[in-house]
Amino acid sequence: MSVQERKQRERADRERLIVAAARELAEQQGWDAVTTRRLAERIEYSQPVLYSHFRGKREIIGAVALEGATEMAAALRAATAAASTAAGGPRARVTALARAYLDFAESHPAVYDALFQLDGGLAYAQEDTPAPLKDAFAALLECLGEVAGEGVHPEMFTETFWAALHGLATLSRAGRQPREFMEQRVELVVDRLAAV
Amino acid sequence: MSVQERKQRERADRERLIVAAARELAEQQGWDAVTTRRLAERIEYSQPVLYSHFRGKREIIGAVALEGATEMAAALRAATAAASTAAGGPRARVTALARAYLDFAESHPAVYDALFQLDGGLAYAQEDTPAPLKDAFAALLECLGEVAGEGVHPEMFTETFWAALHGLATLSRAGRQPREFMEQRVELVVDRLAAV
DNA sequence: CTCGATTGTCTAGCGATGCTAGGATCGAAT
DNA sequence: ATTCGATCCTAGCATCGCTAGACAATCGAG
Repeated sequence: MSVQERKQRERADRERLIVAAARELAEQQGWDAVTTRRLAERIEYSQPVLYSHFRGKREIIGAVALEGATEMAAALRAATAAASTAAGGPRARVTALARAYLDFAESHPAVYDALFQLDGGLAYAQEDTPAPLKDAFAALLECLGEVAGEGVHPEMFTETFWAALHGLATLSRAGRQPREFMEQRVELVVDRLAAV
Repeated sequence: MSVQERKQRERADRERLIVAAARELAEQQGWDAVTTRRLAERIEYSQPVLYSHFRGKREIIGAVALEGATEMAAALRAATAAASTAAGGPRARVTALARAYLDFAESHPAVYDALFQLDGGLAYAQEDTPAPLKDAFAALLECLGEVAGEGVHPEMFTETFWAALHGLATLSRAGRQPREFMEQRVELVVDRLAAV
């Protein structure tokens, strides 16, 4: 049985290699540059190998998205935790969360696109939503739930706050809003939306 | 000179035809279905004709975006005006604006994509930004400027409010947020963000 | 009215895309 | 040693955005 196990392990390794290569290529040159041919070349296999792991390019995007969701959740939790121990109130935590979210979007644009801009074939906001996505939302909810305000549904509040952050992230990154007032916009969102 | 004028008129007509066909095709089957071949077939000309009017597909998207910006500005102004005459205060006007914005995004997804999701090669938030885009932002500003609150820069406030709407529009349309609480999210954004 | 020149349009084709069929090759099991 | 199944690659398909070059229609000068 050891032979089969080795093969499975090698297969899993190669799958991770594909996802890592796709992500790296996307971060370097954008998702448009992630073609199946280039990707195959980077992993030093032929094109059809990709299709023995994934249905197609869309599923590769989805895999990068799932990986990214886990990292984003960790980044958000780390930021809020740091703001908590730094003797900040809920207000400081929410600010830290917002900044961490926007920083992540800014510094990992390809991952952010895979998550929220492109179609990775993933289910969002449903029962069959993959765990990493649910967890990323949970990370938002953990911090934002406590500032939803009286009688305001925490999930709904989190969705709204998230939408505001998403709008800021995408519009500024696409050059549709000037970057210079970004910090003020973030503060405005936190000040007004959060009930503190 | 009449002959040249006629030719110019026909050329302008055909350009409008291209833009209209692109928009129609995009609304019907999404922008992915808008290929230069299909577009050429719809206008009953060959492919290269498109390139005598536009540099490429990107510019066609840009043209649809500009057309859409004018319509969006009109829709937003109509909504706020209606809310004004209906004896509503600033609060009612802002709510009407938000609903009109989201309605537009929902009912003209292809135009909304051309404006804010795809690359139409247009300059945003700059001096050389095309007038229709500036005007659409102005339509937002006219309504939102009066609820920015004390000491808050109206433009910056408008950008922030717009980002929130954009986030709601895109996330719900991509199925990343459930549609059922949409109305509550809009009210939350209006209630909290606007200083009334 | 005739005849180059210009303008306008089309056919055909280029390189690249995502994806797949079919053959070759390699290793495990008999 | 030989079969047989899994694994992988070469080659190719249809389609994409875009363009070169041929062809026809139109215009202005003689």
